[in-house]
Amino acid sequence: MTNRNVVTRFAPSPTGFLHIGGARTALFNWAFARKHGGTFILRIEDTDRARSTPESTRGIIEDLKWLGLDWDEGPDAGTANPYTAQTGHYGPYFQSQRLEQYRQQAVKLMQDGRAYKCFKTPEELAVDREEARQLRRPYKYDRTQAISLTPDTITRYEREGRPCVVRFRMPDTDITVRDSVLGNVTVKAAELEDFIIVKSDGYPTFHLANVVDDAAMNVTHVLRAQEHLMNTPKHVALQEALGFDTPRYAHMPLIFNPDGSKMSKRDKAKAARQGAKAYLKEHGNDTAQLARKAGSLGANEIEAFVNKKTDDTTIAALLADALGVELPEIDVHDFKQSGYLPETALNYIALLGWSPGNNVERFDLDFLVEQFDLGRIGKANARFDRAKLLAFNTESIAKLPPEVFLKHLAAHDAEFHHRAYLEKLGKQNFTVFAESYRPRCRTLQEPFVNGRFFIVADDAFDYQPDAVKKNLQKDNGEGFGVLQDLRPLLADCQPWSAAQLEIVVKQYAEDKSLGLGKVAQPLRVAVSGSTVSPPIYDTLAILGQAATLARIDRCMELAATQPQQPQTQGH
RNA sequence: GACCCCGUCGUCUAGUCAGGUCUAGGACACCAGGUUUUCAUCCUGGUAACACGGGUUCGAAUCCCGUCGGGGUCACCA
Repeated sequence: MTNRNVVTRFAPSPTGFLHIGGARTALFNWAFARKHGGTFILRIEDTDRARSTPESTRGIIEDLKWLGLDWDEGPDAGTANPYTAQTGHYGPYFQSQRLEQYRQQAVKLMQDGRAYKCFKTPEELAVDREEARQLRRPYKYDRTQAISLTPDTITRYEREGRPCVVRFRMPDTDITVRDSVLGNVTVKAAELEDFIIVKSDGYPTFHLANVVDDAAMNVTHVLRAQEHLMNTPKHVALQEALGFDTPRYAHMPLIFNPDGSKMSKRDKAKAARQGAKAYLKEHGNDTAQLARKAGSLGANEIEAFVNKKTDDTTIAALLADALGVELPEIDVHDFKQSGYLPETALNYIALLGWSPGNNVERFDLDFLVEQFDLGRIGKANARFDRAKLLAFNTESIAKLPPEVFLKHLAAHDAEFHHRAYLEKLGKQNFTVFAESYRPRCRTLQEPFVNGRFFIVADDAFDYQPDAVKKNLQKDNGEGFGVLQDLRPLLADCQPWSAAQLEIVVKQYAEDKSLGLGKVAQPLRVAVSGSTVSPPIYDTLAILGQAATLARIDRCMELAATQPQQPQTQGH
């Protein structure tokens, strides 16, 4: 491609975590810029004073970094204070720091007769809308009153302190958006209304700030979600009035839940609420009991949450944690926590609305950059399929070199488990732990969930009744017998290594003419409480000799305290 | 409701722009076998789609029209 001046941007509003849809928008803008050797900008659109937070800004930066997306201009990625440390010639990159620019452009538009002040309050507007609704007529803002205000009246209103907004005067012409994905989209003049460009608090709206910044930062291509399509005619009109070039737009299809609903933070609240309700129903609506279970939550907080008074994600997370409910992943951070590899997650979401063709679907970022093309972005909305993401992740993890997997796993342990596994197991055994799970885990989280028994005290895990019944008590306690036989052999095992354990256990199985399953399963249940663990030799090796013997002893007590039911044998 | 966008297996998609090579390909899921000490893998096979109706054409998944269906927008949010 010959265009060496490509400039794209990702312009999130810092009102929450980075959403998975936002991640795709960032990815495509990044890929397009990289493909053309252009510039990728991160711009923070914090013009919503009530909802924007510095924490959110930091979170978004962290998430983008984790995904491996870098930007050429914007807040610095590694800084403690992104508000002051920024890079690029066209900054600052926080809209809250660019208010003077928007003010100047708004003044210019008013001087040119392309914008005007409007003193209608939100309440008055709501009344107008309601009236139109009652009459079953489409509502459209009527500029007549506002533009007939005399300068004297306006001055008087302002002296009285009456709040006002600035509205852009839409031209009386149809507007066609040239879109690289959708083609030409024309909206009739009658469908367009004068929209607000400066709020009564003096802050610009998204429309003004977005258009002014895109021009100021020389943005050439705007890749954004299709939900913005109806905003674009407004932006095109604004650009015309301001004398700006219109960037090339490309509106991408939306991403939905498997059931077709919108992927939103509320899904998490919904799932947690469902879990909480089920628990309360089972426990006589005892909110206090649930509060105790959930630790740092108050009963009134839980009540408010269950009664849909709030969708607070922190409450949702705490409840889910206490109840063992899995929350759907919505934000980038959720996918990180669930143990997906960043490049794999990116690979998967790239496929939601884009495809390289040729039956290729597994690729890395280099390939994406090389192949990325606006013409291959689809038009139809996509549903997010976690099963497929999981399949991708499984494949990716299986291909990871041991040392890379170890690094990933250690990072996950550090971020989500307070290094509990590394500290309890020790560096040596943590490596064995990682290697034993590497070929059999689908996410980075699974080893920590399935392998929790490795780090708890020898008497602090439960024996699953079904597992005990099937592998220990069955056939007159055959499993217990195996444990009894093995106990001294293991006590003598030297050295305590997976290799040596394999020799000992296999020899025993052979001597007794037992299938390996008949030996491994009782052991597995004895040391882990369940029927699932890494290969039994690795499991015992990681656990260590002392813990293994202690757990076998504890398990044998089970045989004594829970005598098997009398069984009628065949003979 | 108005306006706008979209419509290929259950899901993501290839093929559509330049109609024939498509009795529609791949992946995930699912089903059936097989391998495996558990789990997770892995291997083999299978089920499964051009929303519907007209039109244009020798020929339509591909072009046109309509219907139906889905989605987006209609804020002093972005």
